[in-house]
Parts: sequence; C-alpha cells; structure tokens
Amino acid sequence: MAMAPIDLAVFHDNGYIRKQCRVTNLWFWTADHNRETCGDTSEDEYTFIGSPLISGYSMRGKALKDAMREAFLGFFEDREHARIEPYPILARWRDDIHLTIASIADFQPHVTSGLVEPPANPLTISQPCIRLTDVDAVGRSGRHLTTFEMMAHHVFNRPDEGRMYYWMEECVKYCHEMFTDTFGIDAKEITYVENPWCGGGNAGPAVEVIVGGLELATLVFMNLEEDEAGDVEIKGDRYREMPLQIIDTGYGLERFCWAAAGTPTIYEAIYPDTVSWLKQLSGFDDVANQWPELELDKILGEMSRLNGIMNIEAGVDGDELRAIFISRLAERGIDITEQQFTSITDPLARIYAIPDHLHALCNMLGDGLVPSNAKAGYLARMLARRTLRMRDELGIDVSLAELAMHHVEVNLGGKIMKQTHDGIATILKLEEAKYSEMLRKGEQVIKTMLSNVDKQASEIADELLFSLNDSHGIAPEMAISLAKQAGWENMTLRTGFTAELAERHAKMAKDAAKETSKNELISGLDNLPPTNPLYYDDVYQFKFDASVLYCSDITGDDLPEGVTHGVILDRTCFYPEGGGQEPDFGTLSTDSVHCRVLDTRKIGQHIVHLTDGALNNGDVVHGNLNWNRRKQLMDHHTSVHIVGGAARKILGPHIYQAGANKAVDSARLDITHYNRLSRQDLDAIEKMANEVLVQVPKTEKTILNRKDADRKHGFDLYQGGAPKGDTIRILRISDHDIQACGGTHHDEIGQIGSIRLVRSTAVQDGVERLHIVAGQAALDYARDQDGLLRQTGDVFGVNINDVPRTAERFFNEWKDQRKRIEQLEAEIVRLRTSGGDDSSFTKDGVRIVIMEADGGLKNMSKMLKELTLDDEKPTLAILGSKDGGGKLMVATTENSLASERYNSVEILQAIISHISGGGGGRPTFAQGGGSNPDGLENSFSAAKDLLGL
RNA sequence: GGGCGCUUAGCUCAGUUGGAAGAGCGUCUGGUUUGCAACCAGAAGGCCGGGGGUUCAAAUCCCCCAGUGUCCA
Repeated sequence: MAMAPIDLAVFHDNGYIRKQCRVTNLWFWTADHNRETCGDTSEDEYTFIGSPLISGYSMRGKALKDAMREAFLGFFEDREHARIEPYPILARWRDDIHLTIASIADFQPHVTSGLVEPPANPLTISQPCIRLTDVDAVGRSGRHLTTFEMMAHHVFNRPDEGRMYYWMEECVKYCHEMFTDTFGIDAKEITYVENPWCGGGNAGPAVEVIVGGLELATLVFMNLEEDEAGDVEIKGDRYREMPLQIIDTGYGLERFCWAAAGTPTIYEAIYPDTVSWLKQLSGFDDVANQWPELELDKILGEMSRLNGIMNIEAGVDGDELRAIFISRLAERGIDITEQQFTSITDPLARIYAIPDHLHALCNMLGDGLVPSNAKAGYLARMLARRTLRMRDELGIDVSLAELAMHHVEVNLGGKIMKQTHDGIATILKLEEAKYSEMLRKGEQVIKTMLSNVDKQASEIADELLFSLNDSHGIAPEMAISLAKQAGWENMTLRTGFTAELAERHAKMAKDAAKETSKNELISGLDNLPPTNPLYYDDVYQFKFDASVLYCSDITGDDLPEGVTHGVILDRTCFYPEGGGQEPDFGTLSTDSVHCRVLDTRKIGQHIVHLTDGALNNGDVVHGNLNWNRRKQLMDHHTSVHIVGGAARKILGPHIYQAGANKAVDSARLDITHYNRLSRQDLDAIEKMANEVLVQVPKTEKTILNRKDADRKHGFDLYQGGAPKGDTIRILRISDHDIQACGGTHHDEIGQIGSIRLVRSTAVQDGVERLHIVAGQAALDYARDQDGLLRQTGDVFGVNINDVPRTAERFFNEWKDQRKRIEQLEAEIVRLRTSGGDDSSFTKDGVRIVIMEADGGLKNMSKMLKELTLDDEKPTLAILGSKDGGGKLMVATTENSLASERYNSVEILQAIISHISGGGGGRPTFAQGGGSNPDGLENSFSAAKDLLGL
C-alpha cells in the first residue's frame, strides 16, 4: 500500500482543487484552477520580488524578524499552543548531531520515541537552527542561509491512550488561516504540494506550502516507523503505524521576512544594516557606479528570480553558471558583460554571506562553543575562516572581532546566550591570529612547492592544489592568488577544479562511512528482572546479600585476565563502569564458593559481575566491595565535578566537559577552552577546588524526570553526555556545580581530603585535559614527587633545596666539557694528519695519505676534512677503520690536481672487497663499510698497488 | 571518528637520487658609523621530535609513539 492522497475539508471549503504538476508530477492543491505547476519548479519564478506578498511590515532586519516571529507565535498561542523558549543552537542533549538543525531536533530522540513527555502539548516555538550543508551557496543564491529560525507548531498525539490533540485537517486549517488572515496572502498564491516525508527511520504524509514560488512551510505528519513487515511502502522502504503520532511543522522565519520585504535577496530583508555597512567599507558603490547604465536593483531582482528556479547546488562550476546567467539575463532584456557581471556579483556574494556567517558564528560562540580543529569546534573555525577570507577578498580592514561585535549589537540586539561579549572578542582575536599564521605558512609552502616550476607557468598541478587545500588549509583560489603574489603571474585556476575537489571530498566521506557493529557480551536478558542498584541508596554500603538470577560462562577479547563467568544478581552494591568511572571490584561468596569480581559492567537494565568462578542460579550470595578502590574512585569522581565547576568559574562560561575518566591512580577531565592553561590557571582552579571542599558540607542528590530537569537546570546539566532515559540523577555541589550524573559520589565532600591538579595537556585545539589526583592518590602523588626529588638530591649529593641550582651547574659544565672534548678530538686529528710518518706519500704533485683511523664514519669524515679541504695541498686520502665490521673512506681535494686524477668511488670499489663490503658516493668523496675488519690491511695494500706506490 | 601534512640552529625555514648539516634573521667579537630593522669582517650556536627497522651508510626509506597543523564527517 502506498500513501493515500491527502484530501481535506479545508481545501474544498476554500475553493482548492487537486491537480498533478506538469513538471514534477507531484499532486498539489490550488485555488487557481488554471495553474498547471505546483509552484516549486524550474518554471515558477518568485512573484514577490519588488511586490511583497505580505503587507504591513515595513521594518527590516531584526525588527522585522521580531515582528514576524511574534505574529506567528501569537497566532498559535491564541489557539491553545504553549509557547516554548528556544533550545540552544548546540544540540548538547544529543550525541548524534552537533548543531540544532530543526525545531523537532529539540525533541529527539526521546520525546519523539515516546519515552519522555514533551514540555507542552501542543506547543509552538521559534527555534534558531544552523545547517552547514549548503554553506557554499550562501550569498550566491540569494536565498540560502546557514543560520535561520524555524518557527513551528508541534503536536504529540497518542491515539491509543485517547490523547489526540489534532491531525492533518486542523493543522492545515491553522496554517491556511494564518497565511490568509494574519498575513493577508491571496489564497491563489498558495499551493499545497503533497510530498511524503521520510528520514531517520520515520515517515509520514507531508505537505509543502509554496507561496509566490517560495516554500514557506512544510507540514509533516509523522505516524510511521520503519518495519520490514510493515504495510506501507515509501521510496523503497516499508513502514508501519506507530503509537505516537507527531505533527512536525517548519516555517522559515527569514523567508516570511523576505516575502514581506520583497527585496532582491533574502539578505537585504534580514541583514540590511550589515549589508550597507559592508558595501560602504568595501567601496562597492564605486564598482557599481562605473556603469551608470546598469540598473543594479533590476539586475539583482532578475538574478534572484533566476536563482529561485535554477537551484544552485554545491560544487556547480562558477564559469558555467555565469555563462548561463548572462544569457538568461539577456533574454530578459538586460545586457551585461562578463566582466561587469563578475565585478558586481563576486563582491556582493561576499557582502551577503558575511552577516549570515557572523550570525551563525555569534550564535555558536554565544552558546559557549570553543573553536577547534576537530568536532563541533571545527564548524565554528570553518565559519570564522570563510568570513575572514571573504573579508580579505573584499579588502575590508576591520577585525573579525569587530565585525562580530557589530553584528551582536545590530542583528542580535546585544543579546547572546552564555558567553560574554569580551569572551567572544577574545576567541575571535585568537581565531584571526591563527588564520593569519595559516596564511603565512601557506605562502611559504607554495613557494617551496613551486620552487622548480617555471615563473611563466599558468597552472599548478592538481595534486599540489589538493594537498594545499587538504593539508594546509589553502583553498584553490587562494593558492592561485598567493602564487601570483609570489611571482608566478600567469597562474590561473583550471575550470571545474573546485567542483572536482568537492567531488573528491564527497567520495572520501563515502568511503569512510563504514559502520562496525559490536556484539554484546551477553544477550537475551529481556525476561530477567532489572538489577536493583544499591549504590544509589547508600554509596557507603560495601556489604550486601543477594540472590543469583543468572550465571553463565563468557568469553571475549576485552575481558580482564581470569574472568570466566558473568553473574547477575537481584541487587548489588557493585558499580558498573559508566560515565568515565571505573567499575568496582570485590568478592561474591556462599558457604561453599568464593569468587572474585574482576570487573562490573552494565548491559541494559542489568549489572553483570565478571567473576573467576561459577555460582548457581538461586544461590544466596554475600557480596563484598573492595572499599579502598571504591572510595578512591568516588574521591576522584566527585573531585572531577568540583574541578569542572571551579574551571567554569575561573575561565568562563564556555568551559564544558568534553570527556572524563576516573581511575584509581588519577582522574582526567577534558574541558573546552580557547587557550593553553598556564600553571597560574591551574593553581587558581586547584585553590578554588580545595576551598569548596571546606565550604560545602554536603552534596544534594535528586532524581527528576527529564522534562523537569531540562526546565529547572537547562542543558548545562548534561556535561557528561546525552542522557539516555526519562529519569535524571542530579548531583548538586551547592551552587558550585550541578550536573546529571549516574556515578557514585560522596555525601560529604570533606571526606576527599585534598585535590591536586597535576598538569594539563592538550587533547586537541580547544580542549585541555586536566590531570587530577584526590584523596589517598593525592597523598601518594606528593610522596612520589618527594621521592624523586630526594633521589635526585642523593645523586648530586646535595640538599633537595639545592637541586635546581646544582642541576643547572652540572648541565652547563657538561655542555662546556663536551665542547672541549670536541676541540681536543679535532686537535688530535690535526696532529695525526699533519704528516711526517710513513702513511703519507707524494706522487706527481699530489699528496696521498693512506691511514688507519679510530672510530666510525663520523670521526673519519672529520679527519678527511682536515686532509682534503686545503686547496694549497691537493690530496688523495684513504682512511680505514676496523669499527663495526670495517669502514673505508676515500676523498680528494675538490677542484684540484687530485680530483682531476683520481676518482674516489672507483678507488673505493676496487679495494672494498677485502673487507667484504660495498659503498659509494661522489667522485670526490666516497664511503663504504663491510663485515671483515681484518681485511683492512689488504685493502690498504690493494690501494697502494692500484696507485703504484 | 577518518584522510593528509609538518617537527632540522634562539626564531623563520631550505635540504634534489640515501653518501661531508645549510640560508635569512637574531646573538657574540672586531671594524665602520652613530639617521629609522644601517654597513663590513669573523665567530659561537644542531642527539635533524622520541623509539624501533632496512642499509656498508638514514635528516632523507619503512613501522610505532608523541606533539602540532589541516581538510572532511
């Protein structure tokens, strides 16, 4: 069964009829009975450019967005939808995406799966989103944005529980009423296109709402989930109905604004101030005024209409596109030369893209993101670098930080989420410095790469351009421009290269997308009741009695030495590995059996004890934790929370946990920060952490459901990662740190004793790893350090206070003496080579030295230098050594009688056989070695014979 | 998470086919000048990131590790 046609009373009541699109073959509803296309095709031009579809909104920019948003939210509030505050732009409640890409992303995965109740039902929201997939088209297409607000009304129906709020009929009715009544759009301009939606394992009927050729909204009715035995087929996959039926709508706020403004591009509607500021800074008007005969607004308007139907895709070749544009513009009576077209559209595309990129960047940084060379932080760096590149291409001399501060004031009304204005400015200054450094290095790399390429060359080899881009961050266009600056003036970029680069990246990404499935240690536990974790009731309990529910022998690669069985009990004090906290060890015993627990893991709702022996189902066992281990793990885990809180207070609101590990010896906490930490930073954090130990007597542990936890504490709660269930355990250390955490923590943090920050290391750019020791581990650490110092003092024979000074003195003396030894060695060489013994001969004006030396090739080459570098004394030198199997070196004084007459390589090869070796080199300098040092004398004799001595 | 690159003098970087460790800047000494990053002559300064391997011979080729950068997810 395919999806049924969407046939609603609201269509009939408003005079709509159902037709099939001549171009796309999709079915659509229209009030214009002569219409043959659905509205979103290559034949449907925008109708609102220069004549707004929505009237009554004369403001622009932020004011326009605010008014439009308010109109939308107000409409749905009046119709019993609860208004929900937007979620952060960084999707920290999810581990599958970095950024919030749609309003429904706020409620995935647990609300949409039915596990967690939505914050309200039905609800309305305007959710800022970032999508970077079309980043290349931003500025060029007239309508693409990386950052936008998705306005929405969402409904989560549960028909099987009798909770059915509304479905298609009411949804489309609300939508139509809003468009026609609230915004006064002529019904004939609106088409509803049936186009089923599917994605991420779900699907359902959907309607695209096209107004004036522009898709303003999508209404999705998600009521299907993927199932091989399902009875509905969409795009090749089978689906079945699901208990939760969701209305997922998306209305593009910026597109509403554009339709109300009727400006040539969407950017002028939402970022008018920045656009005109950048035009002024870049001197754009001077460019445009060169050709007074060109009507700029008309050209831009026509281009936008063309863009709307031409569907620019990433990687499309620029030259080809330009040719199409120029010919299509000519058809519309606009004559423009290639040069005019380029000089106008290139800078404009950048002027348009910059505010968009700044908007995304400010939102991301505002949410506390730190730029990095990996993961989510890279997305911010990419946007920052694109912005800087476009700024430089426009020749604008304003720092990125200033551009961002201007943007925050003008387009965000001075409001950002978490980060301070100073914080953003600091981060962006660092980003700009790193960008400049990259450019400087890139310039150097290009010069080296091209060093043996002719200055008249016109193309850089493809492989070099790929390498410049992928390894050095220099985009092809930039590489060309840098090459020109460096003296290769004829360089041009081969047509189509950028598209090939994108294609190559796409292929690489595809090849890399291979998933590895891991097999579970134990499966088929569904019928077993979940284990009752006693460690949450009392973290200090270390003895308990329990019944064995399951025991089986297990095998695997990652099991600790000695593990033979997996045991599941009805309840346990053993904490399984999780949240970076290592598992508990201990014993399980009955009257007759005694097993060691060597590891503890969680599989679903069950805690599995990995033991070195078998227990019987139904046995009552006595469990005993290794308490020292548990205490130390708790010391470390609670300390990690305390240190994280201290770091946030001292370094700023962008400090976020990027990973953590709590072992017995030490703990690690990875935090996001834009700079390397100094010892002073670490000392300050350490000091505050220890003050907290004294000041906060007790921690608070609470359990909240997901909905309440989000509302009460916000998303900073999920430092440890995306929460998995509806129930959230919260650890609160006064107002110092509040986090969702499933680990075991002290009730009284004073029991930890002390916390030391040992050092920090860089995990990646923007992520700093803090090495922490606490409790007994802190004492052990201090003792070890003392020991090292004492041992060092003993070696020097001095008091430990004198160790640094003494070490410095010894080091300097060692260096001086090493230098002295070298000088003496050189002196010995000079003495040995100054002649006078029977190793030196003279033949026809050339001195010939044949001599045995000590040491290896290094020492011998020094002697050879002494012998052959003096132009006054043309010399042939043959040195041999019995070192390491025998070595031979032959050299002549360059550009002299000696080098004319003798070939070092030939001599070497004639005599090397006596030490059973081989070698080579240049005619004036040859070296070789062998495996028979005793043959050295024979080599020398052979040399004398050869030379006729 | 995956691909690619880099690590050589205090700093910025060259180093071709594996065969004698280089330049510029800076430092020091001397001269010349005292007018801005001035000029001339000379010198010092190197475990070529660490560890294995191949080879008679490794900065150079191979493997592992560390640090760092970059592109893509």
